Formats: sequence, C-alpha cells, structure tokens
Amino acid sequence: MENLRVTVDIVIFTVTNGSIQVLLVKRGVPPFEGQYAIPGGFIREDESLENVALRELYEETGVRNVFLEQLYTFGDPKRDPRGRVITVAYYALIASDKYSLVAGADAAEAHWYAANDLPPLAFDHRSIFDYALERLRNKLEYTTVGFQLLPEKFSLGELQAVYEAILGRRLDKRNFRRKLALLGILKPLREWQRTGHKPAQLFRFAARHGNQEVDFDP
Amino acid sequence: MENLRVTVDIVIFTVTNGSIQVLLVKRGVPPFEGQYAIPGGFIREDESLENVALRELYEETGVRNVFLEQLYTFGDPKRDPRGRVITVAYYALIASDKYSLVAGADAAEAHWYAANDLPPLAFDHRSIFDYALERLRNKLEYTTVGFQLLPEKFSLGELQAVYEAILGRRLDKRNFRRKLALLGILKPLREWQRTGHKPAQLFRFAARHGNQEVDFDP
DNA sequence: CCAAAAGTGTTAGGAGTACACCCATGG
DNA sequence: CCATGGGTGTACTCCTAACACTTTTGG
Repeated sequence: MENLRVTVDIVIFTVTNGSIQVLLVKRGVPPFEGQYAIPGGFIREDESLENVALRELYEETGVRNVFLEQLYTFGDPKRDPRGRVITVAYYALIASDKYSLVAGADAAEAHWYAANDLPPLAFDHRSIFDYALERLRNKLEYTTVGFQLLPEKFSLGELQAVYEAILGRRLDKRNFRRKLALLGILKPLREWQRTGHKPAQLFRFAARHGNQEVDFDP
Repeated sequence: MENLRVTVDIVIFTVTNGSIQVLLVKRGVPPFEGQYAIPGGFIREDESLENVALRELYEETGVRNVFLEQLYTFGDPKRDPRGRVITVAYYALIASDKYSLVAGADAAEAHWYAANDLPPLAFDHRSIFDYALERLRNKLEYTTVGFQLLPEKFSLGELQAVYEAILGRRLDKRNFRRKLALLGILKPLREWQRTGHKPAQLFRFAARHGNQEVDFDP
C-alpha cells in the first residue's frame, strides 16, 4: 500500500510526590498545532520498533535502561488527518530520580502533567493514554513493575505511595506490607531514611528471576 | 520511510475432540515456499487493522462474528527476507460447529493442525503462535472467552474439555462446575444430550454484560 | 451386566480485607 | 510536647484444591 506510515508513540509515566505523571509535548506544527501529544516518531529503516521507542525515550528524557513494554497498535484509517498513519504504542516507567528532561529535543518542549488532570490531547492520544494507564494498573497487581518507578533504595512508605498513586485509591498499610513480606522480593538494608519523623528503613528490590524488565520480546 | 509494508496475521484457534487446533496455510511462493504459515494479508488503504483480520478470517473459514483480539505487533527488521514488513498479529476463536474451510481461497490450502504438534513455521510465525497460545491461556482464566469455542448449546463435559485442551492439563470436575455455578453465566436448558452414556444436560452461555466479544477496541 | 461419562459435598489451607495502637524523630 | 509517618497482629471471609461414590444410559 502507498502512503502508509508507521510511528511509535510512547506513554511515559513517572510518579512524583504521590502523583502519577505523564510526559507530553506541545505540538509546533499542524495538525493539532499548539495541542499536547504523547511523544513519538517515525520508524527508520532497519530499526526495531522497540528501538524507536528507546530512542524517543532517550531523546526526551535522557534515560536508558527503563521498563518498556509494547501496548497496542492503533490503526484506524482516520486517526491522522494527514493520511494513513499506524502507530505502535508503547509505555515506559521511569524512576523519579532518573530523568532529566531534555530541552528543545524535538523543537518541542516536554513537560510532566498529572495523569488525572491532562489537557486535551491530539489525535487519538487520549485513547492511547487511557489504555496505557489501564494496563499499568493491571500489571501492578500481578507483576513487580511498580519498582521501576522508585529509586534503588526506598522506604515502604514510598513504595506504597507509588501503588496508591497509580491505582487511585488508598491501601491498607499492614496488608500491603504483609503481602510484600510474603513475596520475598525486598532486601532490607541497614540504612534508615531521616525525614523529620520516625526514620524509615530502606529496602532494595531483589527479584528472584529477572522478570521485572521487558515483559515480552520475541 | 520507504519500502515499508504492514501485514495483519491471524492465529485462528478451534477445539475439536478435546484437541486445540490452529489454522495454517501452505506457502506457494518464496520465501519459505512449501512451508506452513499463519494466514495473513497486506492492509488496504482505508481499511482498519481489525477489518483486515476479519476479512482474512472470512476468506479462509467463511466465518463472521467471532471473537477477535489484537495480540502484538512484530516488527523485527529481519523478520521477512523480502524487506521491512511489520505485522500486526491477531488471534481469533471459532466454534467447532461454525467453520467450513474455504478451498483455494488464497491459492493456498488451509488446514487445521494440532497446536501441540505443529510443523515448522515460516518467518517468525512460531513466536506469534506461542504468544497467542499464552495469551489465550491467560484470558481463559479471567474472562469467558472459552465459550467462543463452543456451539450455542453444550454440555458441561464439553466445556471442561475445551478448558483442558487449551490449558493442557486436567481439571477437577466438581471444582470446575462449582466455579461456573458461582459465576452464574450458564443458562440450563430443558434439553439433554444423548451420547451412549448417561445423558448430559445442555446449557447456553448467558453473559451479564456483553464483554465476551472484542475485548478492547478504541 | 458392563463400560463410560454425568452428577454431586465436604474439608483444609491460603489469600484478601478490615481494623487500632504504640514508637521514634525533628521541630 | 506534639505532629507526623513508621511499624506491628488478629479475626473473618472467600476462593482454591483435594478427594470418591452413585446414577443413567447404550451396547
């Protein structure tokens, strides 16, 4: 087929101060000029889809080695007014201490926006975002992706805050901690965090079998 | 990017005689001439991805209105020796009483093969199949997709056989039935199946809210 | 009468949920 | 001394899993 293009778009999540945030760029050209969009780019010859996502991610945030997973492919013929553009959507999780937004990378400024109060998005990016958040919520329940959003050393309170931010509801502290203890994936450190109150013990994530990174990659 | 093409491939499952089967076509042209492959086709202008899948499905099996779900997009630059071909993979479930293979549709014969004894597959189709089966197994546990593989009226024994065929292990009859009763999604009929042994009562699937068809479709 | 599948309850263990108080620190 | 988050145990419910015998039919 002629006139067919393929892009890779990425929903990039982080959690700061108990609030889940998404990286958006302001479009500088039509269509949807001036509106916000999920970062993305066209694929290059001989570049894998995941690589496009990693490249975009690096260009926007300067971050490598993050959790990245393919989400869904959006191919409605009318999703882009310029013509037939299929997008393979990914989502990524980056730890709050790792990113540093790269200014002017794509001639577009990238900024974080609270996921529960997003501005209107270009194209079908709202659908993509909604699906990404849904997927993240589901994955949180039966995998350990949540740890990808934390620094290497963290307190149980910080961990719980990440879960609560993503799920959008409060969790019971005792039940949360018991479940973690049962999973046996936390390594307690001989370090304590001084925060102005009772110091919190720090932990490190210690997965049994390396299933915390890319989930499926044929 | 030039020279980029997008195909839609479909893993089509059915269950017959307690055995899960996949539809394969024998390739008549290089590359991989003479080898087996998952059915698929190039997308047309102004045709949604799902529509391509539905069209292929209809051409191969003469079936419409089946369960169809997008699986994953495979985009490795070397997956097709002819050039850059990205494939959006779908999987479909069709009831054992519905299909009738259409002969010579694509100048290629389509036949069913037992999923646990597939011949070598062309391209990366083995990966696609593996992922489809994994997804189907997972979905079986927390959705009602299994009913898509049965005729409208079925016995509990037939239903259990479908589950066992997909999961690849035996299930406990009493636990299986209790769980179904608890779900409350089966409508018992005043009909019994005569099979040479004690007759089995027939049931009909009666979902509460129509979530048994397409799972996500933005 | 025999082979084959249908049908049917109970018990034990594990996971999830609800719930309240004392502790250690910085200011 | 007080405000703030850290840290801890118990009881109930529900789901899961293990497990065996009787019934009905066709041949």
